Amino acid sequence: MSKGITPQSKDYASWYTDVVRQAELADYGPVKGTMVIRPYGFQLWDNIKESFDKMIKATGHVNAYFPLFIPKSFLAREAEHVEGFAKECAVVTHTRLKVDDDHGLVVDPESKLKEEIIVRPTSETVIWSMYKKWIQSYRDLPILINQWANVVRWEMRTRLFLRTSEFLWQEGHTAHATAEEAQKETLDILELYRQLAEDYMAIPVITGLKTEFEKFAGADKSYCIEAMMGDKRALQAGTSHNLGQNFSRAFDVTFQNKDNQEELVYATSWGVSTRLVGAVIMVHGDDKGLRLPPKIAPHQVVMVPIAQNENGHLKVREFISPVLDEMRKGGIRIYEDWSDNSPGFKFNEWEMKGVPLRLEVGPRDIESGQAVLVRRDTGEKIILEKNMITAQAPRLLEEIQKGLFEQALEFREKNTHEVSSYSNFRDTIKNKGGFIRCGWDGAQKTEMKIKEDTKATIRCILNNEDSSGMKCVYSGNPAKHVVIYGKAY
RNA sequence: CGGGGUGUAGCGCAGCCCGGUUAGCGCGCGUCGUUCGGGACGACGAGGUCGGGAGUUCAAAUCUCCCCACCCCGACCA
Repeated sequence: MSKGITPQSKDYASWYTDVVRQAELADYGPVKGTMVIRPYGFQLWDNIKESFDKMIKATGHVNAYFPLFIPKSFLAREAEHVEGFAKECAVVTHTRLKVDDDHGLVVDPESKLKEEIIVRPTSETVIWSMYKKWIQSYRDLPILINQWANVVRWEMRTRLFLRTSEFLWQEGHTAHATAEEAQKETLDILELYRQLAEDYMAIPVITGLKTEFEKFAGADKSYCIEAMMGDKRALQAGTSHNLGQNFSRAFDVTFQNKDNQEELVYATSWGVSTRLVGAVIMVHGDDKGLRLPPKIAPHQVVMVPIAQNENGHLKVREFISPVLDEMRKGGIRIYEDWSDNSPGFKFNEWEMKGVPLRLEVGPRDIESGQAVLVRRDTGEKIILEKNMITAQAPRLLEEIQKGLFEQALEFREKNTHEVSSYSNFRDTIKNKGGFIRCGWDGAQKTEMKIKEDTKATIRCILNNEDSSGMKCVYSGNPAKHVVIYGKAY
């Protein structure tokens, strides 16, 4: 058991907070609900970000930046959209402060804005106001823009990385000439999200469609990737929306097609946020702390010298430096911990921080021309001849990457249940938790009733799953869709 | 916004009932020395508007009142 980390089995929420803080991923900001992402946490986010940035650039997308401030009136243009976000917008009403003799620093009432400005909760509205200027002809399409930005959603109850008032994300906003093309874009991005989650973050995800109730405000259709956390709850890890013509209609964005006819533009938007960091923590973490997938880990290998004195340090350095240099040339990210802490302290520290591989080098190793590698995922100790390390380390990192994915997948499968009746459904949600895969009649009434009864929601409608012959778990009517139910974050 | 609680060193707390030395303890931090293969030890040391304001009193961390902040539990969300 790690010092200062509440065991998962005792209190999962405390475990999560302990890990985030002790591993120095993040800290609370001075304003309630805000978060400081510390360097170690930011490197993790940066690696995720870089991975995805390469993926979208390879598929023809480009980055741009739109302003943080949005005229209040923009939000109101799209009815569903305003409904979805109005309750959580930060509003700028004044532009300056002044020093008051009695009350100190106060808002200067003279500086009140004629039109209030909102801080973006998402950027559809500003972006489409600009697209109106940029799009005239089908020759201007498609526009495939992404931005990396911060957004603000004033949340009541917040949790580090999972739900904070301000968070970092990417938001892609594309404009297309046809509905088919927009739909293809929506699904292509969903596939990129699946790859990001599974191939880089080692998080198995279920892809599917959101119900009308759960979808993004302003979208025709929302697709998502959903993952199961270590406490068997569901986390929406990314969403890709087909916005249809909702925003082009709201902002009057039309183009002339090849037949010289005016048409409304088709839109998509899609995003993943720093919430992904929360997912990595909760999918892979254990009672010792983080377990990071090598592909996104800030340090893939940590070298811990074991030495009595200055001279001992020198010997370790002399012995292992050529090996480390070779490994670095091979593209491995290595951290050398020469700090004054004891080796035992360092072992625990770096395990808490989730470094996939530890390389121990001490006098006994130097004498016998070898070193010890320890896997974070399994705890296995591997003694290798010095000249084997460079070749073996990348192979071990790959194994760890694969192993973490497989463990998470196995966990999800073990906790995904089939049920025979609604009472069985309720019992399963209450006592076992996890996901339930079952039929749904497609009625919102059913969805709401189940939510009221059990707090479980439809995480997604499975694409391409045949529901013929299946019955709705609640109503007994023929099922329209196969869905995944679960309690969500 | 409704119910419950907490503010004392960087962090976690004791002291408060029953006012009275120089406000303590653990962790952490600094210097020095010994250590170092699973969270080392010793010596010395730094660090406080006791959340803020007013009141009672010879005397307030302690009693009274007001204010402020934060945390936990119930209706939204990536």
